Amino acid sequence: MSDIDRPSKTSTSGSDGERARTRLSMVDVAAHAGVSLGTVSNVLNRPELVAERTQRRVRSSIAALGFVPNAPARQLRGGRSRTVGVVVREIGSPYFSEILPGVESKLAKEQFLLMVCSSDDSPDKEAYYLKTLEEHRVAGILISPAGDDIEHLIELRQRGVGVVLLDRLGVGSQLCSVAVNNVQGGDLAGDHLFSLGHRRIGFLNGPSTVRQCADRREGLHRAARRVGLDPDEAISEITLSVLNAQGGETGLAQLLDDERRPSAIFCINDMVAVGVLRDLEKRGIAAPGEMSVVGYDDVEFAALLSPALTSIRMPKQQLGQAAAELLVTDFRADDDHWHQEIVFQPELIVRASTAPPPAPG
Amino acid sequence: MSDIDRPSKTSTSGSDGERARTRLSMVDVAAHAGVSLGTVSNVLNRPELVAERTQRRVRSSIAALGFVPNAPARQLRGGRSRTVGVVVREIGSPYFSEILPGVESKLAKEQFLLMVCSSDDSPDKEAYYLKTLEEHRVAGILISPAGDDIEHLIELRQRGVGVVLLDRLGVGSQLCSVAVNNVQGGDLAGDHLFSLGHRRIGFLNGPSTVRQCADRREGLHRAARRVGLDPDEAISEITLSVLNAQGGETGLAQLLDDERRPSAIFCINDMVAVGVLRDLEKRGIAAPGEMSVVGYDDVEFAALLSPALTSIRMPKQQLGQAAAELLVTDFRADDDHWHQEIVFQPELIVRASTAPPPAPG
DNA sequence: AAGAGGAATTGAAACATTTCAATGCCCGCA
DNA sequence: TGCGGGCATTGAAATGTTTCAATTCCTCTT
Repeated sequence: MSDIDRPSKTSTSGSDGERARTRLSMVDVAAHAGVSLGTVSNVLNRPELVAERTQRRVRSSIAALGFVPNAPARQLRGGRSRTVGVVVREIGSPYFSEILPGVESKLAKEQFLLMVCSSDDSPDKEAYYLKTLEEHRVAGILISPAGDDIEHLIELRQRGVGVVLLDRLGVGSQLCSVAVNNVQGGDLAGDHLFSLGHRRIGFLNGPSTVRQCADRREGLHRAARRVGLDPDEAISEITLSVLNAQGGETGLAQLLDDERRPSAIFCINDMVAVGVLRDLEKRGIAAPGEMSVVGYDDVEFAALLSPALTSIRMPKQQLGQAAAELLVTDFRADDDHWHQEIVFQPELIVRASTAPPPAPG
Repeated sequence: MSDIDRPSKTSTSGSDGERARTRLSMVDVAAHAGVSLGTVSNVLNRPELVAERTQRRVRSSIAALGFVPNAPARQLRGGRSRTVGVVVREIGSPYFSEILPGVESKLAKEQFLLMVCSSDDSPDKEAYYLKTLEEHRVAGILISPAGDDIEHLIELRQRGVGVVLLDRLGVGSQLCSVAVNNVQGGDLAGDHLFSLGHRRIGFLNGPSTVRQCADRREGLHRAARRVGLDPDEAISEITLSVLNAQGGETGLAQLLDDERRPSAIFCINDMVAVGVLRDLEKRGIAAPGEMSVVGYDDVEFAALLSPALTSIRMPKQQLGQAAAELLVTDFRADDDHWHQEIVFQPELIVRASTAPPPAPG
């Protein structure tokens, strides 16, 4: 037994300020097992090259010493990395929290670790995270971009980082992407409301620098024009800076102050709709009697609101999974790789929060 | 059905299989700028040691070449790491998605990258993730443990990894922890229902190997005993394997089949309660008229369910933030560091889903 | 004119791995 | 007895940083 007395301070009974100074390395394992460094590495990475007997010896040394491999060193020499970055726009939103499980389950199977970043819709924070992820040499990045410009993502990919866009089409098929047709989503919502007879619609939108927001507006306008309305007349749009319940309440206040109050509101996501519903109730305005409300995303609890929320459903689980799969193929791809654009179609889910407008009077 | 415009496989015109083979290193930058390797490092890490003029030269070389530092190499040599692991029990649950923002915002400020892992309540998966995180030499780990045994976490900390328990007390103050008093939470729920006059309560609990579940049960039993009831008589507990809406529906079915149907149901979390409410409505059972329902966590939409859900509120934002702060001090701690246990008290939020039981008859 | 003091820069070691050419060893076969 | 051929193992180079002692080059003092 060639035991090694490392310079590791053994902990004193009481206080525990002690930390192992220098971790064990494969050299220590090799010494303990009486083999060379290379053999230890082989046991770990290409066991088929090592004799049974030797393997057992090495493995038991690893266990005895409590050796833990050093992933950064491994990555430095080996080049490859088992981490991927996921950059979402708002980590706390139910939308992303319904997408993440699909991503996680797929990538966990492939033995990848997820670095989750929240850009909070700030291009600066996004840029910072992208830089940091690149420094960490992640194998790939799954991103729902904050700004409209994705040039920097294309460059990123050219530098060897796998990139898959979430919720956004890769222009000119330069990048893989998984998205839901947002124009169609806006159209569905608008079509539903106009068919019910509404002629003036409030639209609580996010900043139109965010592509999803711009697309949904386009769909909404398209629906308006189809029934012969002038979008600029029929739709009063309010740009929210925060896309949550709080934002919904703020937006509603503005719409109600409008000289020509709308009879229906289309909200950019379900959380905003939650704020609107909550505030309508507080103000004693009946929904959908006096005011119809449509949400977006159809998050899990939309069906359980009071009134149950009409919303645009996104196939979130599939979205996450498809994105993760694409990412894996993206950086597996050595040579023959086509950029894929997977587009899911959204679906209108009609519930109790929408009805025809009150009789004109 | 949401259709998928499947593999719209647009091929790339020019082969872009090209990837940078070998990344640039600081050596290249040094050569380009006509200085030594050490100087480049100094520019990056201790600029105060480098003359203005030289700094400018080096920085412009970095920009010109598009050099991106290699974090793994940096970590290998420097020892320190700017990553922390967050191991939650279910990444998709609204509970965690309301806690994560607090964690993220605090740690982003400290320039840490988050590796988010979902144990899915499986001790095996948890163990796998912990091993991987340790290999990656994360500075610390924030964890809501899946199993009851936390011995392995104490060992982890002794090996130099910062550990903070989320939602769980660190036994004998061996570990820092941030938690909510779950016994108290169970007590509050039980007390509320018994005070309303209920005498038989269904309890849709998670596996009692999960500490939170065991604690809440204890609180519930305590409340029962306080009003002179035998817990085993008054409470029919059902153990759910999945703690979401689906689980709630399954559990409800079992409770209704019971020969002695309860008049109220206490759910281990709000998602389970959502399932119960949804299914009660489907079955035409009035809530709270025929069946009262209490949730747990008071997630953001609980107030907007129909009926609005009575629930136990956890200070989630603070929980996340406090945990992140503790984690930072934990691995900053060189010597003088006391293990802290921060315990928040839950709060009963009474809404429309609870009422006295129907008149006996 | 010589030397001290200080700022800026350099060179080399160290970090923990992987990889691969080279070596050693044993066995069977001629 | 000698030799070719596998299999198992080894040794050393390479990966991209940080750190720190050593060196160079100034300027200021005496």
